[in-house]
Amino acid sequence: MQHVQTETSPPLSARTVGARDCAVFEFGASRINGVRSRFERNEEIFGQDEQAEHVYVVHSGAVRTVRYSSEGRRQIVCFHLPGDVFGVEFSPRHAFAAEAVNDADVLVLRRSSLERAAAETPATGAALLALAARQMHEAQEHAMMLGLKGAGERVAAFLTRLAGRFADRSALDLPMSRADIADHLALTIESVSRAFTQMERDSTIALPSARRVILRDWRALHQLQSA
Amino acid sequence: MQHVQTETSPPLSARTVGARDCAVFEFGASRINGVRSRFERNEEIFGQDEQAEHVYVVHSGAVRTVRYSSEGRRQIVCFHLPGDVFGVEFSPRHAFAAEAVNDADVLVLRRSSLERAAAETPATGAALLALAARQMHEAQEHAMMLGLKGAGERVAAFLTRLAGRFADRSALDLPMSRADIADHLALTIESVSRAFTQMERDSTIALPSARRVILRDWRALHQLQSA
DNA sequence: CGTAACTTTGAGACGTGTCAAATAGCGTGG
DNA sequence: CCACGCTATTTGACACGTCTCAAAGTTACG
Repeated sequence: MQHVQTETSPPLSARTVGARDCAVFEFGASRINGVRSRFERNEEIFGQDEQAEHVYVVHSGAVRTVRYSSEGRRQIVCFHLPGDVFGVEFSPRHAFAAEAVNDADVLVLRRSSLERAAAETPATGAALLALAARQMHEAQEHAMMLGLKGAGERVAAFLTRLAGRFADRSALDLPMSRADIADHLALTIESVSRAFTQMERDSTIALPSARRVILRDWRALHQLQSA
Repeated sequence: MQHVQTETSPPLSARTVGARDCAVFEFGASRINGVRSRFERNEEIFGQDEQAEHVYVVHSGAVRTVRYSSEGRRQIVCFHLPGDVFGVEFSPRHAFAAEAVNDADVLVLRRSSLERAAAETPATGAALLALAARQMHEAQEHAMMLGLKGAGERVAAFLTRLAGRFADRSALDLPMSRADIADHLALTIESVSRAFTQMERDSTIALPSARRVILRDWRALHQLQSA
């Protein structure tokens, strides 16, 4: 339902900003103008408690939204892949920070543009509401997972959800490090690594390299999740 | 900002439904008509995946919103105290169930009434948005707590938040059982009990009875939370 | 006053975190 | 193109915390 579409450079209008391209985001029934911006690995896209003046769409790469506890430990709220909208807030400020996991192209929209489109076009308003509903649901699923599941089950659930995002369900390339996964699942790097190793031993997955995962036994993966 | 106000029975209009009273809920800048309904301890107010046709306000007592995992374990998403709105959804169906913790009086509003008021009155729409933002924020705080904190810290944080809801910050009467607290904090009953006992040993709190908590050392309580 | 539900306490098992070290992968510069 | 060094990942041994199971104690209510 969401689709990012980079405009082919019109030869007559010289863009004034070197590294930035204009682009259009199709959301609901509206087309919203934005600016394409590149962020390098680990670069901050917006900070926690910053004024939420923009809304973002991942064009390529991956983005993480992250919160830091008072003691400095971090929790990764969510990973965002191409096509995902992030940074949408109900309040005037961002509740968390966003950082590029890898080098990433991000479409930056004015928040007011999106809100105006949502107010003017019912279908767009509905899409925005649906987006909020999904976010809410995911936040609660996440809390439930952290409370109810063990290390192995969390990792299995994580892989399953991630694989569901891609066309090829038999293999996936993880954009993020073990540390990122650990902070998302509220585990240590070691526990995540051990979970991967265990699944490889059980022939549930194969690991040609650390970041590449072959999903060999989909059934076992699903069984693990709900353990 | 929210206030429940039971209408004094107008002598001329006979209410047709015996056990139910009409009442008005002041929300944002609107006054919304609803029906006051009583639920007894552990009674279901609405079920998971049920059509979300109503919105609810706690008048007296306490309510829990709850989800069940595929294996039957339950997680209490949130406790709702007098004045709290619950059951507000973005999607057509309820993402969780709601049950009365104790005997509780609940004000039941038509969802459409609230949505109409929000659409017509900007201040009310803003209030609804603020409500959604708070819910979102709390869901994420909760996930963060489950991921980052130990048993003692979770219980301390729980007590602190609960105490903050009442006028008297030096003592509180827990409306819910240890089992409810455990399922909210993703712990076992025993772990919750041990955390209480430990805090009593440290003179952080006193427990005249299982449900009554005297907060003796507010500073220690805050320190515990962030451990 | 008795019974059922709730709470507390104890002992031991299990799982994850911690610390330390070995290994693999990757980009950089010679 | 290879060697180097840095970072990421894996593995192991052990400590610590929470869960499990069992039983005693308490409270509320008929």
